[in-house]
Amino acid sequence: MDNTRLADLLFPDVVQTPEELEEIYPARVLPEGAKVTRFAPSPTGFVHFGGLFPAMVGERLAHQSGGVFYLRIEDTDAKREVPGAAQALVRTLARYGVRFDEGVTLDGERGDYGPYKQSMRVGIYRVYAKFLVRKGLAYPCFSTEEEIEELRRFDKKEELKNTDWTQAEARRRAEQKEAREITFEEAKEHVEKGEPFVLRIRSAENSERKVRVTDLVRGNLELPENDEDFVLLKSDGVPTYHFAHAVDDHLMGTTHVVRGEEWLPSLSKHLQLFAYLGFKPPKYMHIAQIMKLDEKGGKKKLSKRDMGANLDDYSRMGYPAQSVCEYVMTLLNSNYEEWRSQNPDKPYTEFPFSVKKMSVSGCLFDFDKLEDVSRNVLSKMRAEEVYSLTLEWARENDPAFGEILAGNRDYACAILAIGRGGKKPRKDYARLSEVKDYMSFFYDELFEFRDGPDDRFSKEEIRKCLSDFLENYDEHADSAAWFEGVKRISAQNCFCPDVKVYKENPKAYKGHVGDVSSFIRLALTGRLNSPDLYTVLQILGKERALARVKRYIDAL
RNA sequence: GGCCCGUUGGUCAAGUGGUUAAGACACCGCCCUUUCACGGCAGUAACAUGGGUUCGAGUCCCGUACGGGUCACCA
Repeated sequence: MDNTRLADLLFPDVVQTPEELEEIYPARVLPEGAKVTRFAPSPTGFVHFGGLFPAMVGERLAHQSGGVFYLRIEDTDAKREVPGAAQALVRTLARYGVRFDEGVTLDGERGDYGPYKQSMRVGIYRVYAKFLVRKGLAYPCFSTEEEIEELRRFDKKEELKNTDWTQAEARRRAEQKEAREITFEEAKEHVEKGEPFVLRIRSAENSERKVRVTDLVRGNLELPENDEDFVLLKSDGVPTYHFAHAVDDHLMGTTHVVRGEEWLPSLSKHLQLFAYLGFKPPKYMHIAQIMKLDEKGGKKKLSKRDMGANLDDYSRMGYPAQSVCEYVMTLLNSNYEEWRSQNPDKPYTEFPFSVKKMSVSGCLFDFDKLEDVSRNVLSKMRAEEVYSLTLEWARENDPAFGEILAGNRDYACAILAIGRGGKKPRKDYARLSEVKDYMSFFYDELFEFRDGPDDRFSKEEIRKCLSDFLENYDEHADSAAWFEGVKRISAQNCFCPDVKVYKENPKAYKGHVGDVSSFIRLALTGRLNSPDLYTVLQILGKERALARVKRYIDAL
């Protein structure tokens, strides 16, 4: 049989058979309904924000069903690989709580279906490559230089004219037709000369026929059958995405393939491959991509160089990983927010994630929404949590502030505890990078006068009020008594102790108790706005507080 | 250009033939309040478009427009 001879010619070193591989990688034994999913990035740089979507979906689907979620590194393109990217990727994902059961980890690999790096699996792909050649479903293509040169035109990203498209298509078909008629003798000649080749699939050659698939998020699809003899093995012997996907996901027992919708157009290729290889195809879900607004107001795919594309940017900007995950969940499942409002304190992993609730169309990234979500997430944390997150952030991005925080943990936690814990917690910041600004006035080394006094009041009036405040200061007074004291001082100085009364007849007073409070506030915090003054006073402590007021009086 | 996918307020969206077309973010106003931050109440604002089918269409069908994706020895 010619095909067998061709297979041996092309892959003389391959002795294993697909059957033997099936034995090495038997079907997984899992409970009914358990899903096996994977995250399969290529190590070409940072983790893309959009990459978090399929990662979280895969993780949820697997772990919610008692299945397996694994990490596979798709490093089949040596040219694009960035050293260390895989490690960084694992680290970043870990920070976002994406937990893998199997696959590549920081120290080696875990799991029985490895290797989980595609570059380590070349031997496996070649077994199936040989199988396909023997079946007459794949053939070698000893391509010429000019062919590659012509393909390069697509790389230039020029707007291709209609005629270009048709020409390119016609040429492709002609070349394909010629290439697939290669005889054993011709192949042998090339091989003996040591020429490299790519292995191409022998496609169905009939795009009139339709294949039906059900995509779990997009429903029933009807795609033209693949008629393109796409490359299975590149000339360096490494598989393309398509081939590796079919082989790996079959061997690794993936039940659900979760990936971005940019893969939808090549789905028919994959279906064809699974059929040729005799594999049962997995279930697919192609999820919508995240978009951004371009200058003209149109939607655009969030691309690599965009602000917010790199997941690590969010850490740098000070968004806690938890906030980002929370935001992603709201985009992933439309009923998530409702669930959240009913279950304010549960981890998102308890949310019954549903594929049916996934959106089909790509959504616009909304920083306002992220801010709001993050504000809520942060407001629900305990002070100690916020402290350690802020400290972690500061050590990376603002070491001086980190020093200050680390200098007195209890003090910092007391500050962060202000207005925290009740049903209606304060929401002063959405990002860890805002915390410094929020709490800076508590530290002498960060203190600054940000606001000036209202010019309705004379320095003399302010000084008088503050002097009275100093004289009457009672460190043992409780909150109510303390404010009574402020009211008294107000009355003594012609400031109405009751705002309502003041408003009825403003002319009768210099101002009201709120104005007097603002004098104290300014002296204490350097600003016109702050959390509850009594609490601030408690945390600052008598000594520091009084010193500030004195200094302020002197400065006036 | 071919193929594929999509289109409900500014954004995310609920909605599966009969609704006053939810809700969240943003915006605006008011209330609460010694400032701020919360919280409460109200408001502005949407079914891309044209044809069908039907007693009745945001929901079903067809066309059009618009948006997105894809067409590599990249994933």
